[in-house]
Amino acid sequence: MVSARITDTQQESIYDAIRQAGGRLTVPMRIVVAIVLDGDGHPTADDIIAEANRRIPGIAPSTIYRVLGRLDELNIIEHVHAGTGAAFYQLKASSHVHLVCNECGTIINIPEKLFTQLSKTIRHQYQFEIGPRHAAIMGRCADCLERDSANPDHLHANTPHHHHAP
Amino acid sequence: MVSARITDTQQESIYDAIRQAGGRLTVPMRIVVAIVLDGDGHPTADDIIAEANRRIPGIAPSTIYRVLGRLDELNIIEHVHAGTGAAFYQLKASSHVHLVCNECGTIINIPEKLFTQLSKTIRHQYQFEIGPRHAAIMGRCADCLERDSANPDHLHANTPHHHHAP
DNA sequence: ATCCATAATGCGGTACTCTTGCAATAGCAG
DNA sequence: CTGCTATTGCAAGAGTACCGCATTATGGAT
Repeated sequence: MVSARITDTQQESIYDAIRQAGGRLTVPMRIVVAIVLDGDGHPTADDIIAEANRRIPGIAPSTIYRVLGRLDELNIIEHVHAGTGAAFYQLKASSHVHLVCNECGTIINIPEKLFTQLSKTIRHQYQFEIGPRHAAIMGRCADCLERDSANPDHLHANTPHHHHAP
Repeated sequence: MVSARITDTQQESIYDAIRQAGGRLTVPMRIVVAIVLDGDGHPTADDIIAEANRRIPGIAPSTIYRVLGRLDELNIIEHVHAGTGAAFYQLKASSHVHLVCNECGTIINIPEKLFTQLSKTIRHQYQFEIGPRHAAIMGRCADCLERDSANPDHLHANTPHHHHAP
């Protein structure tokens, strides 16, 4: 545990933001905030649903989706699409760009800084403001590259396997 | 029409590739190949299903999905994920990277060349080979940027509206 | 401490996208 | 033409996400 102090502070400011927006600190809301705060992985909605019900059984999936939607609107969390399959969620505060392997689903975090040059080019040439955090950059990780070059059958960039790290 | 000659040549080499892989030139297969060959847009599977049935009624959706899957395996077409919603398909030969607006779904084609520097950096620093064609780069187009700055309510990067251009 | 307006829940159902099992059909090589 | 088998159509199902509605419970006001 890095620091319960910092997490608590974050939690408090998140609670404040919710209240100031007219929101209520319901049980599902508190649980979801806690999960995304102390989660070290990249939980999908299903992951969060499962973990929430592990902590307090009886929470409806639709409730989690709605809580996530509210947190998303409040710019507290954001969701990231990774090809086929479920989006995953994370704190906007600890935001970064994701590389996701098409084959094994491994997720690598990279700083958004790497995109400054590309962003500028695209902005000037196409009047388009990229938001590379909202969709992962797909590709192939080192392990899968190695495995594929050893057995280069058919490297289709399809249907990535699902990952899990809640 | 740019050139029926070139399209026919492409069609023949696609047919050859299918036959050489042990595949058969069925009616649905011919239709789907024709659609992706003379389509100028970015059709989703649903778009292709609709267009195929416009040309010859009675083709099952699952058949189209399977045909698309076979063409994908043969590296003739590829599908591109764009955040939430359906993937869209295109000829691998005319492949490029896509920018997709989170708000209006507008698709902009950009050359993959723009990614060479970023690809190199990521390959060296993270041993990860990005394939930016398999997932669109999300963001905001000029029109939506303008509209949003005029009315900067809540710019959530959520649930893009569906696009259509079959 | 209690009240109460309304934000939010749980439930069931729905929409969308894509996949699969299976019996029947139809390419295509010989 | 014939026969092997790739492929089809149909129906059902899986995965992800959303919605309407009656009911509950949060939090500010009393």
